[in-house]
Amino acid sequence: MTVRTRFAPSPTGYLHIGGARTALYCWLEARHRGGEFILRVEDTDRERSTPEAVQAILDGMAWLGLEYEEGPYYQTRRFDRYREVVDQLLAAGKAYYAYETREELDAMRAEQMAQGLKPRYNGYYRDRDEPVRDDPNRVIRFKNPKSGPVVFDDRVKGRIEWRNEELDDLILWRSDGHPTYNFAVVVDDIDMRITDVIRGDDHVNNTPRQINLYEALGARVPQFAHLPMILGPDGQKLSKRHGAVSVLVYQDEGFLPDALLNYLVRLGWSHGDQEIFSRAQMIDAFSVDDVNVAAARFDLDKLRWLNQQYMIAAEPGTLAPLLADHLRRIGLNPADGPAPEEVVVAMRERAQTLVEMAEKSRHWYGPLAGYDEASQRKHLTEAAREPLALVRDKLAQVSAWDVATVNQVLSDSAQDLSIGMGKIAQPLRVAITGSAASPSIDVTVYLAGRQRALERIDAALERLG
RNA sequence: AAGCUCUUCGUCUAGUGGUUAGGACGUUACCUUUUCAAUGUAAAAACACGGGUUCAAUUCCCGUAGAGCUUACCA
Repeated sequence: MTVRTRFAPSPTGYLHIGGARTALYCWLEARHRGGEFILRVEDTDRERSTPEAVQAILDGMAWLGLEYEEGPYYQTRRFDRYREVVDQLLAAGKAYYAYETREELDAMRAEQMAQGLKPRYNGYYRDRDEPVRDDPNRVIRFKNPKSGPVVFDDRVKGRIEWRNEELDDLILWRSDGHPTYNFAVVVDDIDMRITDVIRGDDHVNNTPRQINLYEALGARVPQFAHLPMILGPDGQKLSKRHGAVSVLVYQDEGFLPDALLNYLVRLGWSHGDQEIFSRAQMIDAFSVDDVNVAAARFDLDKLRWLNQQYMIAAEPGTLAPLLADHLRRIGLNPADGPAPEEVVVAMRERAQTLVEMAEKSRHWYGPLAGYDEASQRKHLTEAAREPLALVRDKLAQVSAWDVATVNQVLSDSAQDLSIGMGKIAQPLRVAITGSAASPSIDVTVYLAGRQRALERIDAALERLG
C-alpha cells in the first residue's frame, strides 16, 4: 500500500515554525518511504479562516520547497460528502440528534467540574426515541462506545490507552449546519487514503474519539504520530515574540529555506552526530519513529550558525540575486557597487544572514554613514597621512583594477615606507569602510572600486588635516 | 479538578543495567591573521528529586516535584 501523509493546517494564521516542522516531517516521511504527500486546508471554521491565511500557508510551503502530490484540498468544498457520511451514521443508529443549548452544556460542565469530575456530555438524548424536530440548537452527536479500551500505538509516543468511559459523545454536526473538525478530519483521512497521520501532539486527546469514528465507519485506522511542541527560548509556548511568526519572516530576515529546514529537522530528531543534512540526506535518514517525545526549544543562535554554514557552502552565484534583493530592501542599488557575487564570497564568513551581509556591505554601495568613533581615533591619526597619501597615488596610477594589483600596491607601499602592513591596512580600512573590521584589505579596497576608493582616501586625509 | 504526556550540559541531542555519559550551538581560552570573521585546538558545562529492584542504575519499577496538552457547536 502506498504511504500517504498529509499536512492539514487550518487557515487561521500563517505557516509558523511549528506548522513548518510538522509539514516537513510529513513530507519527509512520505518521501523516505516512497509515498505521497497531500496538502489539505482545514477551513471548516468559517469565522476564523481567511483567504489571506490560505495564501500565506501556500507561500510558506512554496518557499520551503515542500511540494505535494495532491492538494490543496479544501474542507469547505466537501460539505456534501460530510453530510452524506453523517446521514449514514444517523441511519445506522451510530449518531443522534441532541438539543441542549450552549448554556445548558456550560452548566453541565461547571457542575461536573465542581464535583471533581471530568466534564463531559451526559448523553441525555442518546437513547431517547424522540421524533426529530426542528430546533436552532439541534446538533448531531456520535454514539461513542460506552465501555472498553481504545488503544493505539503512537509512532512517537508509544502505546497510549484510553478508557471509553472517559470519552463523551462528540458533536459531528453543528447547529449551524457545518461539520466539526473531529468529524471532517476522519472523513477526509479515510477518503484520501491517508496511511500515516502525523500532527502536533495537541491532537493526542482527539485520537481515541477519532479511532472510534473510524471503527463506526468501518474504515481502517491509520498509524498516528504525534509530534511534540516547539517552545520559545524561554520554555514557554511559542509566541509572536519568538518564532510564532510566518516562516516568511525568516526569508525577510535573510535565512535560506534549506537552512531553516535543516534546523527544524534536527529539532526533535537526530541521526548520529550529523548536524548538516541536505534534502536528500534528510529524506534518506528520516523516520518519524526516531522523533523525540519531549518538546524542544527554538534556538535562534543555532539557526543562525546553520544559515551561515549554508551560505558558505552555497554556490555564490545562487546567493547573489538574494543579496541584491536585500541590498535593495535597505535602500541600496546593487548596480552602484561591486558584483553581489563577489561580495558574497568576501562576506559569507562574516555574516550569518543575508540581511547582515547586506548591512555590512553598505559602504561598497552607498555613502559612508560616518566613521566608527574608536576606530577613527585609533587609526586615522597623523601617522596615517603618509601611507594613505602614498597608497592613494599608487592606486590612481595602476592600470589594472583587481585584487592582485591592489595587493601589490599595498605591499609596495609598505616596503617603500619601511613599515608593517598593519600601519597601512588599518587606516585604509577605516577610510574605506568607516570601521576597523572588514574582509582582507586588498579585497576591501578592490570591491570599493577605484573611484570610490580614491574618494574615500581623500576624505580621510582631509579629516586628518 | 480530571484524563493524557514529558523531564540527560544554558540550548538541540546521543547513549547504555557496569561508559572518562558522546556530538553540536552558545560561552571561555589558545592558534592563525594587517582588522573582523571563518577554520583548527582546548576548557568549563548534564542524567529533576525520593524510594525501590539489582552485585551494579542515567538506563527497569513506584512515587514526588515541575512542565505541557485536552476537557469547545476552534482546529
